[in-house]
Amino acid sequence: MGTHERRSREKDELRRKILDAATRIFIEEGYENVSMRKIADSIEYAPSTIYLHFRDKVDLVTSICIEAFAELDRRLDSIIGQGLPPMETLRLALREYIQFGLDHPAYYVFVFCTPQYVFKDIDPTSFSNIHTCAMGSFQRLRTGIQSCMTNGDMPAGDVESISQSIWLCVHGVTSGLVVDCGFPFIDRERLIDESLLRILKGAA
Amino acid sequence: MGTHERRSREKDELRRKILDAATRIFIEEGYENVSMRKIADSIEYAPSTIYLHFRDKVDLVTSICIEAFAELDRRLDSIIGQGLPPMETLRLALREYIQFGLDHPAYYVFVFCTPQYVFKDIDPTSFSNIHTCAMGSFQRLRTGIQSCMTNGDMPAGDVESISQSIWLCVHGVTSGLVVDCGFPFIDRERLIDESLLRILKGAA
Amino acid sequence: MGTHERRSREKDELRRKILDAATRIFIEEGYENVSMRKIADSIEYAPSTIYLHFRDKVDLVTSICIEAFAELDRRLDSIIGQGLPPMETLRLALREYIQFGLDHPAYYVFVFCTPQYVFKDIDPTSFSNIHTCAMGSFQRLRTGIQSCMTNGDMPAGDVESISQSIWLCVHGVTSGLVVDCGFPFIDRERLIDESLLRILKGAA
Amino acid sequence: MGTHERRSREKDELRRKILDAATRIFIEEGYENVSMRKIADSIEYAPSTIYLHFRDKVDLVTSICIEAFAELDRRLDSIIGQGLPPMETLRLALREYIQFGLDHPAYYVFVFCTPQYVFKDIDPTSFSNIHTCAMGSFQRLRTGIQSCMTNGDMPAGDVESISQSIWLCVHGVTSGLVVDCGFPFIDRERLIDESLLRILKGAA
DNA sequence: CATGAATGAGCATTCATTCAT
DNA sequence: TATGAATGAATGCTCATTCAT
Repeated sequence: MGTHERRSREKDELRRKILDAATRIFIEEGYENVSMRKIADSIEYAPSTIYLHFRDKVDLVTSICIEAFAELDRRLDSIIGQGLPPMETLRLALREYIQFGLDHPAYYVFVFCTPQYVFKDIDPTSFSNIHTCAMGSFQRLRTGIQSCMTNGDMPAGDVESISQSIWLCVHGVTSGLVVDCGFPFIDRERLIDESLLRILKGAA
Repeated sequence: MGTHERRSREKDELRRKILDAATRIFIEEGYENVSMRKIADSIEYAPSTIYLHFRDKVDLVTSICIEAFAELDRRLDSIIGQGLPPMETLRLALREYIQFGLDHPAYYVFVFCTPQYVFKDIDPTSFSNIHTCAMGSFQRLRTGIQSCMTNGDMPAGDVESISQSIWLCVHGVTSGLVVDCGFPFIDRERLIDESLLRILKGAA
Repeated sequence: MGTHERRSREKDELRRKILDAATRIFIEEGYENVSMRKIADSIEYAPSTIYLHFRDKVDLVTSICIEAFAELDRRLDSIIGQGLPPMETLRLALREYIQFGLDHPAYYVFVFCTPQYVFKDIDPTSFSNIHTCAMGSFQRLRTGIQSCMTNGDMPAGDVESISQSIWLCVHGVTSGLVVDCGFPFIDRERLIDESLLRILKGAA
Repeated sequence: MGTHERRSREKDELRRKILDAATRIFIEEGYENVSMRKIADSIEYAPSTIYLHFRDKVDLVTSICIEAFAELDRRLDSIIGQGLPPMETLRLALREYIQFGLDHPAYYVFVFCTPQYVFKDIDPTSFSNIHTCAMGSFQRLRTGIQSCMTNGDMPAGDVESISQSIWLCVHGVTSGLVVDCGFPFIDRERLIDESLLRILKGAA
């Protein structure tokens, strides 16, 4: 029946609306300022309505993050799929990673810059989903580095150690710029590019 | 005069007490779990008393951070003062920076990993103080790199760009480990050392 | 016609299903923890469906209680029907009454230990039904006592007064044990038996 | 200082006011309908103010009950202190116990007729205070019965068993009348007196 | 007949802050 | 200087119920 379909579509639309509203608040005011009431108010629904679509606040935020990671992976895969030389692919992918953080500061901060104690009263299984996603993204980095080694662009070595080093450095660039703690950075585009070159040089 | 002095001293002592208590909670439970009442209870004063010494919660936390930076600078200066070769000094100083973050995760996260919007309703002058301190620490990095160049350990180049790159990377190592977002890092000591070597190699 | 009958039967069956599910929750978790959603979830229907079969929560609970009383009456009648001597019948019936309470604490508490104000916004006719049932059970007690008098086991007297006294005492034993307010009772079996003997002795 | 005293007095008065308001709601609407907001509204204070005087809802309700029991004990002691013959003292005390229940139905129901699961998420130590009080009252019953035995008014026997039996019966009279489940009791005064006589006869 | 969507009122509790004293 | 009393706004969440379909 058309009725059934329309209902289902409307339900999806409201879920989307909630997600978007939450994301906006999340981005503008940070995790600790996302409240069910604020979300509800901003979409002009009753707070309890949100609970028809998300088990609880964590479920909601988790869903946002999972979506964010899916996008990150999509972006990375799109670059990986271009069949460029390994080193070039790696560089572009890392650049894209940084860009993703700059495009979605709230997601990035939430997932990578939020200390554990903020989530102290949260059921840990809720996070395993997020971590699973994060590991998927990291796996792409590992693979890329392995390719560079295989291709002779990097000396053979401990893939895990190098991957983690590189991720930490790239994460530093991303989070440093995202958080923007008031530091007078030089031109960001240039800073990113030069930092990336140095990071890759350090690994080679 | 004696009366006046004693009063002033007592006032300072209470301020100190508040700072210490707040710092302890801050470190143990993180910024979002520092409550004025908790602080007051722990020093057995009334919550309102705190307001006689600090304008508000942020002023209090800001003061803590400024002290934290002072310690960071003390640690760095202690290494710089040893008169070791420039590269060795640089490496040790960066290692000390990371250690400082690991030793004081709450400070580190608060100062370097907390996005601006958390402080949205905060008087901006409070922050300029923190930034002034942060710039002091960063200046030490700049100087160290300049020394390496002068000494021929690093090719001449844009000191500012290299300094910022290095800081971002070292910050990545520090914040990545401090925040501990559930990632299965390899042995941390090793990861830190190898990362540092790669970072320095990338800059050379 | 067959259609009509089947529908009617199906309707009854769902009503039955709701009642059973509600009863289970009622018994396991008590009146205040029975929620329409819990019931609906447990039978895999929508909450709103329940309202097609019961006016509201109280109507539902009332129906449960009426069924409970029917069981109590069945139990009592089974004993009465054994044709034992009047006093023995009376004693066994009172024992059975207590057992009923212990077996169905939620029913018992709900019907006999719940003060009126809990039901403040409830249509009074719902209760008259329960009371009608309760009076049916009580009538069996009256009859039993009358039999004892007729048989010379008890001195003639005001049947109503004695019946009410006995019920109050037996109710005390039942509710005291059912509610279990933390009191360190002696062995319950013994306490019940000895209490019953004393109650009957007091009436004789 | 007068200031200090006045403040202290005012604090006590507000505590009293909260207690009274809560008690009124408690009596009129039952435990499950006592809410911090309702109490606050009824005395025209902010809900949070209540927390300056009571740790939480349980602490508040517990305080009410403890006060109630203190009154029960006062009443019992006043009778015991009259130096009447043991049996007469016992009868009057039991009569007073019943009267206490009738005078304070909410307390009585809360303490003696509320099943455990209502308090399922409550720290059990909070209740130990109430139980301690309740045991104090019960001890008076034990002592009274012992006196009757010593005085030859009752045959020697298991004091504990008899005490518990008597309490259960008297509790039945009290709770039966207090809860008032719609039963058409005969004249209550008479019912109480005759029941008491039968209870005592049954124990003798 | 049954449902899915939505609501509005309600809950206990915590917090930073103010202010008269 | 320090305090105690009080507040108002906020938090996540649950519930019985309604109603258009």
